[in-house]
Amino acid sequence: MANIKDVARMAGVSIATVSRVLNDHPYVAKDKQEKVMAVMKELNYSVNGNAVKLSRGKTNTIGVIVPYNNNSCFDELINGILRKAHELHYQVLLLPSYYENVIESSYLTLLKKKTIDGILLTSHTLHHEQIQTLSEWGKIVCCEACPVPHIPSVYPDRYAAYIEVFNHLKNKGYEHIHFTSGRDVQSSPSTRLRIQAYQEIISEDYENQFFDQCFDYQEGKRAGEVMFQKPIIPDAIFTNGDEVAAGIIAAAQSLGYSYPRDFEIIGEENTPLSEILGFPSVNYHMTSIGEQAVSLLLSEENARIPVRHSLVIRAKAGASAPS
Amino acid sequence: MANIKDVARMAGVSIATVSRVLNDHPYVAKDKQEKVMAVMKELNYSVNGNAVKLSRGKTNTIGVIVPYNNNSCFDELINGILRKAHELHYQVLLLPSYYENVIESSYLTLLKKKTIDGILLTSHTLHHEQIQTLSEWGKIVCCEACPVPHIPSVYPDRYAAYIEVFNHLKNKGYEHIHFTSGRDVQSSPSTRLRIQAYQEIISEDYENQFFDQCFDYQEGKRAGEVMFQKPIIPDAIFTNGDEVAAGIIAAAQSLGYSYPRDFEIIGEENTPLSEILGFPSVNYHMTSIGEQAVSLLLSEENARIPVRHSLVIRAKAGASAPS
DNA sequence: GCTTGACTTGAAACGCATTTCATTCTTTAC
DNA sequence: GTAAAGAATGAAATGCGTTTCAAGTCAAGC
Repeated sequence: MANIKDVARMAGVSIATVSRVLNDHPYVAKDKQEKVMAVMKELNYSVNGNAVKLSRGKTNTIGVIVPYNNNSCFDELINGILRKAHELHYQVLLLPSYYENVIESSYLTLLKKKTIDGILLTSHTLHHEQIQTLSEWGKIVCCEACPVPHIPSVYPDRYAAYIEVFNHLKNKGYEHIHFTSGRDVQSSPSTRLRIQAYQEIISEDYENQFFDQCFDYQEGKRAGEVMFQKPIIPDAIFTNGDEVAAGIIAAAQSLGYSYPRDFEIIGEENTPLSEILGFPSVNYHMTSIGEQAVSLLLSEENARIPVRHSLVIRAKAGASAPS
Repeated sequence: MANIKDVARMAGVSIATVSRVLNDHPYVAKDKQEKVMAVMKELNYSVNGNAVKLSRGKTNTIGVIVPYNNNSCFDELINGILRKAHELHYQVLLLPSYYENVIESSYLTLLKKKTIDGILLTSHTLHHEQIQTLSEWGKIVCCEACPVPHIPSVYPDRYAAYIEVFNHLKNKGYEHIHFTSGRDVQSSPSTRLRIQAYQEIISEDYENQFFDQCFDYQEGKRAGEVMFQKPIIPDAIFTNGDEVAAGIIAAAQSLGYSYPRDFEIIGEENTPLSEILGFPSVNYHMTSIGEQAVSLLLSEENARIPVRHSLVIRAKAGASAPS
């Protein structure tokens, strides 16, 4: 295929001039510019993007490390990232980690290899020191709260959300408030925050009101079956995710209880599911977080930006299926 | 930063030898290999990925063009793509088109620029001739049925699914079968197939049983409100998506009908929503399609592979919310 | 003892565009 | 009219590996 040399030769100019035409440099005589463009068309020429990247030392590509791509929360985040990146003329490499340490760190070396200009890190398992070390090779922005000071981040202010939810439930007069989480207290900072907020607002003693390992509908259902067979059943539940909430509602129904007659429930992520089943949900504005994270990644700044949630309360009406 | 030249000099060998060490070439003396590796570690050396790509003329990256990233169907597809790509040591560039022609074709030129090795095309608006033209520059695989013969594809056999669904409903004795779609008959091949299947199995006359422009819950609700206020209400509905089905169920409930007491409904994509509300759904196995599409893209073959769906019937039990 | 094949190694060509520096030619300004 | 500023252009250096080709070493086979 034709390269810049061929174009230069055929147009009777130097490769520097062709390069100027390619990059809209102002100092090119009009006739030469036209000649060069004509030759490029004739030869069906196209720049070699890899040569450009090598030469410029810049790829206009950012990497996004996600554990999986099947979670509505990441969906929104990635949508925001894609939009902003597109706006700023960057492309997005999607890097699934499957929560594997080896894979995650291999992605961070892409910075060293100069294959990407920066990395957006979402949920991860890498230790912060490792991230810190690897961040010498390029900018890394976290999309979660990050305990290490030097790493810039844009993150949902989860603690504030938890506090608000528990306050909301308390003020509404609920007395038996339960809550759920996904990963256990050891491995998940957000689980720790949940417990902390519960203790702050509701009660020091949380263990009997708490269920971890809830990741989807089925696990929500199992948790619900336990909750609604206790001597004292919950009158309000704060779940980590709308699917889990749906599972709990289903379990409650199969045990003769009904939402919202017998209890309140609040989900997370504000997916269509909470709209459909008509329960409140916390919206963390992940799209906005994605957009801001890209902006931060491509800027010179080093900020840590908490993003405010909103609690979406809805008129209770929706689809239903029989128990 | 150190480059291959520096390493070669410090190790007292030629750059060819360093390159051999980098690529595990067998013909390198053990002592030199060790020396080179030691120097690489000392200099904290890393290959420049862009130089490698330029030199090899290969990027080990594929592009995936999607309209958006907020659809469970694309989620699954992309998950399959990511998994297979990772397995084959390829990376995935996520290219959102927003259904814009200009953006789509700009992505196809990435092949010409040699920035990616191949493209996976999902739902798109480009004309097939354009795709054909641009496919001269690299392999393109469609993840949808593609009417142009020369473009390889891996796609859900939608027509077969539609036929099965309508047959299923007919055999169950339903007499007033309605169906919905998203994009209108002009712009969507799958809408045309839906109608064709309806006409084949149920009745030539479809217009009063058909609703297009149904994309999400709210639009499903609106369609449902129309359906369930007709003189003859449907006793079975085949929707294009679980969210739409949920909207119809909600509308029916608000009009005094109840699922499954008064009607059957079948969704598409087999999302958690259909599981939760307990209605059947068509599973197109998008994850598998994604995996196969990557395999095909990276192979020498040029096949067109229809993938068989499955109709997921479930015990009707799930969550519900009040009307 | 000589041929043959396997192993090692380096020089140099190749992939391709960007960018700096020097140079030449025009203008503009005073 | 001449100096200074601006415009236009090319040579050459730069970014960095991969790969081919030629040449040399060494051991095994006959």
